Amino acid sequence: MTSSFFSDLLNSPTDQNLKDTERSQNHVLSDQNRLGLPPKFKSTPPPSLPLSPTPLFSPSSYFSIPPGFSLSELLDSPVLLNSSHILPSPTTGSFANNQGFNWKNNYEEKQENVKAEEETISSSFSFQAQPAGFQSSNAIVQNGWSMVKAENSSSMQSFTPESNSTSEQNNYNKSGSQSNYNNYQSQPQVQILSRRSDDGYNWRKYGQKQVKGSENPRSYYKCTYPNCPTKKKVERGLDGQITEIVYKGSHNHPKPVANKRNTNSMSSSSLSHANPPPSNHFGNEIQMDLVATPENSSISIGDDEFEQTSHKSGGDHDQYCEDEPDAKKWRIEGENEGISLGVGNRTVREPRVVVQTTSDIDILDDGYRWRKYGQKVVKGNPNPR
DNA sequence: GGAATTTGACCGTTA
DNA sequence: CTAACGGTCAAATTC
Repeated sequence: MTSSFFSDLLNSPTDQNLKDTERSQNHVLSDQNRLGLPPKFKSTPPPSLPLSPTPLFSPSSYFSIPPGFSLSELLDSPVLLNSSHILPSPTTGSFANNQGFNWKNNYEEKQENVKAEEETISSSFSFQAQPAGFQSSNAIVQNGWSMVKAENSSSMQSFTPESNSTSEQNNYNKSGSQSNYNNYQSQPQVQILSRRSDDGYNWRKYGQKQVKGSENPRSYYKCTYPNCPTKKKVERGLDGQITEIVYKGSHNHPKPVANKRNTNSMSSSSLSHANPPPSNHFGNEIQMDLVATPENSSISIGDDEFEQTSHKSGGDHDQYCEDEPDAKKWRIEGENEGISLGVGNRTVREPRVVVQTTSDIDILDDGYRWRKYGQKVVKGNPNPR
């Protein structure tokens, strides 16, 4: 299901023009997602809503997925932990410590890897997921940008860079939460790679800027492949750790050859069960952006994982895309929002997934149908509500 | 010397 | 209408 729904996203028009790309859908952010709805609310999505013209596809299918990033993976992300197990605090957005992992410990371990990670943010995080949980993760799809915020997470740390399954296991084991670990294993895992060497693509930095609301400088990168419209924004903390990555557009080319590619984690094996091998990732101009804020986490947005999503009903998708306000909106939902308890704050950040759409009626991942009746910027929260 | 990065200016959007 | 903000450009600098 998830894969199909993402595939829809992939069908967006492939316009080489970035402007157009940026104009892609304007997604309405679902607060529930970020704040963490009551388990009950999310945990029991309707089996399938007949509401959508294309029942098989969730409206969310309108969301685009970042290059190389599989939506299904996203949905499966660990951040989407089963609410029954982990519930983010509605107020703080952070998870209770008693969750499955020992976040703090993981984080500390992670710190050791920070340096290396800086250049090879190959760290990978994998999350387990449940569709309904999508909202609670750090992944955000907005304005044609999809952002997966894997904020540092401590939550992500268990996934050490370069790491992989083994390290993940180790981390979990250390956390001492066996039960959680078991849960983790039982869930589909997703890894996301980010950054040049990590995601397998080559990037050229074309700008850096200090943005308001974040003490971290934001760097702008373009894919160096000729005519590839893909861009990404990276925010780094003072210590050099990446706090957030946002992808824009999709690669219209195959991933550069592997030698550079993140050999670690994202290996197909890890994703394999969650996502069938994609056949053709590029080619679809993907309107999605993915943001990841992993510290150690790796965000891999490789096309590989991502492609299969393309089968779908293009028409509807386009429809929504049209609404999209002009781009220049890498702006993702709040940088500081919720999850991140503070820059540099290594405390727990909850992964989250936020989806924004411009349509009046949205059917989000949770399977429910939502009608937007207003939008407002709330003081103290950079993100529109 | 070429490629990549840095950095201030410019421009479009938004409030 | 204007100022603020964020994204991009491109010259200068560094590697």
